[in-house]
Amino acid sequence: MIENGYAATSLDHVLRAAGTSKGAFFHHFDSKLDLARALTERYVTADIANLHAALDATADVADPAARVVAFVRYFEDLGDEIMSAQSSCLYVAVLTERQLTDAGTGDLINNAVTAWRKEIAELLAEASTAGGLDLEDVDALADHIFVTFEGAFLLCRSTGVPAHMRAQLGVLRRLLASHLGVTEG
Amino acid sequence: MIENGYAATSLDHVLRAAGTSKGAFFHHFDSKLDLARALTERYVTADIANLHAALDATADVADPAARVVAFVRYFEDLGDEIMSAQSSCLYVAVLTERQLTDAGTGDLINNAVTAWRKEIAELLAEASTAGGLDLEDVDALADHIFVTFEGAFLLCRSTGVPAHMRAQLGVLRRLLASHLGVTEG
DNA sequence: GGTAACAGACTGTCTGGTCTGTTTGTATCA
DNA sequence: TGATACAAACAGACCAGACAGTCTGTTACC
Repeated sequence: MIENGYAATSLDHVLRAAGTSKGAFFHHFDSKLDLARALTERYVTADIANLHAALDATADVADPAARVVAFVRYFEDLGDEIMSAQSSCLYVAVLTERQLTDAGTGDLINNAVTAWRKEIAELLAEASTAGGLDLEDVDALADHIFVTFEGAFLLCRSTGVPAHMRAQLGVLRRLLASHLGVTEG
Repeated sequence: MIENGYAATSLDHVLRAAGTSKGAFFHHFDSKLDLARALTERYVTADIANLHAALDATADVADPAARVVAFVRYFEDLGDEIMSAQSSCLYVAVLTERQLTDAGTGDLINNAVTAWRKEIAELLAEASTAGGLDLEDVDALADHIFVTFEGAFLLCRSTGVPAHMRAQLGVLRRLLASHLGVTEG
């Protein structure tokens, strides 16, 4: 589904690839839409786990501004690995089709968006008060990390060059470092 | 197609909405894929026209770094208008389905990506030498504008809040202003 | 013996695409 | 000017295949 989108992915094809049957599938799922919901749910869970893994990995960075930069660098270092594991993001496929977004999967993705925003905005708000910065809209700034991820997925898909993911996360890191006044060692 | 994706948009539905017939359609197009190509081509042309419109509108800004910031502000001011005209981007829909990307539409989109990159990277390179900045990778930095657009489209779609487009372009502008050392009046 | 898990033939509907026939615009004649 | 010829533009019935979902029967397990 990440490769071809939801509508263009037929159940017959999925079942053949999975080596199972219609009977087995409809025993566990109500419909194809139900599968999309389940896949999205699993994907969102993994996504939020990644968020927390990155937060944990940067927990030792005391300064909140520096931690945000380190947070982005964490994913930058994972960029190539991410792109070799998946050619795009399930969110792109799901958000493309209104029928899916309207059928509940949109809300699931929004959970992920909100989780990222909340955690990062918290750090940014801390950095803002501690560092005397005027960040205007910490929520929007926090959202820009999600935005960069999704945009980079599309750039990679368009150009066929997976390295763009790492490059874009690098750009984001440098932009944030300038904006937050962080000098990296 | 922007709303529902390519595969989920049936010809019958398109023709009903257009008030025309199968005969008329297949007189002008070889196939449904041919329509996607034509739509993408038209969309890319409009996109590149927007790029040049923004360049023209900021032609009076002499300093290249300040011009890049003004360039982003131009689109920021258009943000709400963009989102009221379209709920997402055709690029998202096309890049989601591998069959489309492989059938030539991917190359068309790449033309747009390359056009944006070329024009903005040129300004950034100028800003880099004139301002004594080390921008590391001007191509990647230039790409980040495209990335922000596409990512913001997905964020808007996920949250259902069109205002995110303007907000994200605002974030991008402030990030770039910090990074390029531009102080806005 | 009973139920959850599975297999796969089957069905009604929808899909992209074809085909035959009709309309419409237009160039060419008297 | 008006009749004729002809091709481009269009309409919609039609078709074969693909699709999601159903149903009947079988296996595996407790």
